[in-house]
Amino acid sequence: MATVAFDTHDHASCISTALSRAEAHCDQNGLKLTPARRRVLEILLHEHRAVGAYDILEVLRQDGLAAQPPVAYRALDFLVKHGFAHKIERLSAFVACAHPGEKHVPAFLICETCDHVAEATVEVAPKSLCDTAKAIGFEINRTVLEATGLCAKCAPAKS
Amino acid sequence: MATVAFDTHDHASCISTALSRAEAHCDQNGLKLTPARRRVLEILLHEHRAVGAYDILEVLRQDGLAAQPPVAYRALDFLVKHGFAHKIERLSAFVACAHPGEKHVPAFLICETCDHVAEATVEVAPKSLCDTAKAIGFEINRTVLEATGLCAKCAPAKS
DNA sequence: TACATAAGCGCTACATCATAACACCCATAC
DNA sequence: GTATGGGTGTTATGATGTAGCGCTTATGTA
Ligand SMILES: [Zn+2]
Ligand SMILES: [Zn+2]
Ligand SMILES: [Zn+2]
Ligand SMILES: [Zn+2]
Repeated sequence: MATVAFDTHDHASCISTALSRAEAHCDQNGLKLTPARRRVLEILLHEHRAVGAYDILEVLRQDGLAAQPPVAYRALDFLVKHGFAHKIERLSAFVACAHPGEKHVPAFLICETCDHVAEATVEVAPKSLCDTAKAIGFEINRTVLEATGLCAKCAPAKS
Repeated sequence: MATVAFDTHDHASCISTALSRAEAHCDQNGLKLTPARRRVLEILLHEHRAVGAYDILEVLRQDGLAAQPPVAYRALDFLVKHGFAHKIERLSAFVACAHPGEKHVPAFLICETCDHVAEATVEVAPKSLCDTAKAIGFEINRTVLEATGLCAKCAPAKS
């Protein structure tokens, strides 16, 4: 279950399961999965891919919902803050978390051609990084790993 | 914009050494370290922290040099492409490479308060990431690790 | 009930980051 | 010479992200 993005799978149930789990987690922790937040999560889940904030706005607009930038950014902030999504810094885009609820160092395999994103699990930050941090008195809060390259679909097309 | 250079090293020679090495590397590889590129590298070396493209432009402007955005971005593209600098995606900013010429996975410890950046060495991408990549046929080109937190100077102020 | 407080939302306006595209210069190569 | 290609200077524009205001709604308190 390390990754889902490049596999074939039952995507409809993959989405509904993730939504249910998010709802449950919010209920249990006094968080509000408002319609806007829920819809943005749904959009992210629909693609297993990095989606830009303005792409999300485009979808919301088609739904007839409010679609000014802060709408998307506020929902995304909520989702990222509570672990339902991650920001892919290299793409200035967002992706639904593949391991919500589990403590993990997010690690992404980002296809340079099609922007598909696979999320791998890395249990802890590499030792050499932690050693350096300790040596200089740096206190790590959050670690992200981003690898770029070519996915199985796109690699052949490049050769 | 205080200069937060390390107190613990000879920063002037740290800069000039890095510049000399960059010059030598360019000579040996048929690359042109033009005045603009050299000056931008110098600016990055001067701070041991992430510097935004528009901050660099501001310095160039004070030097009386051309200072439209493409000037900075083109120089930065060159420096990043040839390993003299890295882009810190989380900050949309740039930092001189601390290990030029050595093959390495760049790994950064980024202070959330003062933007100070320490570059650690990670020899290879974590095994679990490589395993996932192999399992799904993903071909990794480039891996970057960004850890955010508080540096030794800023951690006490937060507690 | 009445009221205070806080969170969320809709919106305008703006700030920040990055690139497209074109004209010009100049070195090297045929 | 003159074609080619890299680097530069410039204008204009695109893409990404935020501050802040007024409004509504949920929730706690008396
Ligand atoms: Zn799915
Ligand atoms: Zn791909
Ligand atoms: Zn130094
Ligand atoms: Zn700091």
